[in-house]
Amino acid sequence: MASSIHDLARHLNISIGTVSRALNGRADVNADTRQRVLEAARTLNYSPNQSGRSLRQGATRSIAFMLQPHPGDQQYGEPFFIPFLIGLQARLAESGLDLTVVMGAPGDYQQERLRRVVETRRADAVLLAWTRREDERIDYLTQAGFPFATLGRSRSGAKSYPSLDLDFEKAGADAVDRLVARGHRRIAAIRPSLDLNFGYLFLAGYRKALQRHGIEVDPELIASGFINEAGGYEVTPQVMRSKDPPTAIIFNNDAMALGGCKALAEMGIRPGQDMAVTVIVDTPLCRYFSPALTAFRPALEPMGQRLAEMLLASLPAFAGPEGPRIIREVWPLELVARDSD
Amino acid sequence: MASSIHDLARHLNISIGTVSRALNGRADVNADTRQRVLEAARTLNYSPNQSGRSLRQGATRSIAFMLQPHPGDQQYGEPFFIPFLIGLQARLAESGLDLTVVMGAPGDYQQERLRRVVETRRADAVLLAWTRREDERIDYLTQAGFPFATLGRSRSGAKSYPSLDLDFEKAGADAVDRLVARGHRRIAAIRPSLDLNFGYLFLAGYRKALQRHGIEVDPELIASGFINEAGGYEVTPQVMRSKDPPTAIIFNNDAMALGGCKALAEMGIRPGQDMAVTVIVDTPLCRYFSPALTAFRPALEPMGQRLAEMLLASLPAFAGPEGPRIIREVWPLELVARDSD
DNA sequence: CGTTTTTCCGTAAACGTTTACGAGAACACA
DNA sequence: TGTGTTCTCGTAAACGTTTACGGAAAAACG
Repeated sequence: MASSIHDLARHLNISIGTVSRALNGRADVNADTRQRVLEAARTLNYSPNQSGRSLRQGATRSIAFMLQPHPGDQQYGEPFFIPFLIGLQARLAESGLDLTVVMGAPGDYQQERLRRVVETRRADAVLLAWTRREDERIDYLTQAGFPFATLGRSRSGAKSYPSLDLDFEKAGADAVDRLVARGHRRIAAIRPSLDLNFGYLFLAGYRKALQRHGIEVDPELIASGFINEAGGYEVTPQVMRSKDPPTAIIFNNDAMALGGCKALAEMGIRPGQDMAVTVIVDTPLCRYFSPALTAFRPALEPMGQRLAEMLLASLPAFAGPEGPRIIREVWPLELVARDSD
Repeated sequence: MASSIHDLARHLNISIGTVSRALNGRADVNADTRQRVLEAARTLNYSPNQSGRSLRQGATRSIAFMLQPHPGDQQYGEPFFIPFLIGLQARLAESGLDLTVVMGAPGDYQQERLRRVVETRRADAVLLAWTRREDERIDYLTQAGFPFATLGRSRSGAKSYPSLDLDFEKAGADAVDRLVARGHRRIAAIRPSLDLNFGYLFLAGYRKALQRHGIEVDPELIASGFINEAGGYEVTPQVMRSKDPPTAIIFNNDAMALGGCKALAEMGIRPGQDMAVTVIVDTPLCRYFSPALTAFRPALEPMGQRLAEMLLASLPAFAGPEGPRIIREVWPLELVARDSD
């Protein structure tokens, strides 16, 4: 079943070297023999064994995306995962690279899994998501000299790697602007408690915008919890207990927003009527919730394509004529106004 | 950076053979030297190159899950994907296997991608989902003699492979039973137009239950469309144009249900009040839609674990003492009663 | 002490590729 | 015809492992 390059060579009565050269489009092979080789490869259903090839070339021609489910978030299924991966895969396929998604168990910081991928050389580069403020994965990879790129920024790693992030700071500020324009002055912010970088960015934007509007930043209106529905449910009542409760809440995450709305409902507070609710990252859940949640939407599939491109540009083997380049980009989030504010 | 087994051997002044044996827990190596090898491996940060190992052993120690996004479904992100993969990965990790998810472009039937994985031997086995009635992927894999298992049944492949499926037939029947018990006699069924196997099973259960209740199966109440929101939106009006319109609709898919509800709303028909709506496979979207949709829920994470187990049991290298076994299971769906019926 | 067994380890081949090197043949040029 | 160049291909090494085989040393046994 497994036909090797030797079978092919024997069948054609030529050497394996010539076969390999013919298959790989090298110049020093007669046009005629090349034709015969290609044909025989097709009829014998030959395609090169990837292990052999990787071993010889020191490259696997595949890049790994580290997927990290959050604990308790299993119901949601990492909402923007698929469209992003579709874009990623499309661009990588253009360059003949495979995308393999490596799963970790929920909750661990995937250091272990990352080490395995890197040390056993299962991929030529890795892609990280859910970047943290200080990210040990980034430290590890830079220190190990292993190529990588990130979806999201971080303070780690001295910006020596490509990264594509969303402008959470601007989104946070935009959300505030919009609410202020609609007459709100008591605006709460709820974000994840982990040191996920987008949480910081969001909060920074929120703070700046409030100050710009001359509104004092009230610590009682800022809370953080687990990045899932339970977290939002648990933490939303905190900001409501303020002496001067908010009239609007900005959630940094769809799952937290849904939990928060549940908590509000139990307090007899109707999102969209008694309370303005805004979500920073839009997902289908926001759209179908009732009331439909106003949210800021990322362009996931193009982002996947672009990040793949940026990663490739940083790899010597794939970089263009001007050599490897480190590109870092920040993309906007687009407001989708719905019924909740 | 890349320390090989040769480095290790040189450092310890022993042969690479011994190092390898020590690392792999073979019996014929002195306990003392083994200790030294393990220690050196740790300090030199050695771990075996996977390509070399795969090449020699003819096995990659990884299994591939073929993820196939549906066109137009990108918004939803394959709802039950993540929890299922979490279970899968957990069980595979127990046996030292890696899980790699290989993406295809939306819409193609992933034959091409599957061939690549199989022919270049990137994985030791593959897992298929979204099985079709007649599934060319299954035909290909059985014919190629490549190990695989499926999430979902099919008529292809002569049942010579492990499969785990949900009991869509029973769910379809249960849905009808429930609606009939609540007084409905005109019950519509909307399913995907592709020959996805679960669509057939669902419809079979639906038919049987109606007949059991002495209700005639009306072709006007059965429709099929694209398996996404647009499909549900487009096709739902069809069943409503019946001379004797339905008072209840069972949707075979969450996305189609959402589209259907949109269509109903535009006709001034309120799900849960003017029309009973039931969904066969529950997702978070069903839960958060308004009204919350009554749906049948699968136990995704355990299913992932179990399918991994079944696949392993079928692989000679991992089967237990009684040798490789082909296991096929059908799991129940659990009714989650909500507000839409 | 001689023989047999056991323990431990080194040697070398093999997995399937790619590629540097060199060589024979054909060709061009004088 | 002799020399240099160009085409085309075969040879063999290398990538990093694992493992069958055999042998030396140690241990066990009579």
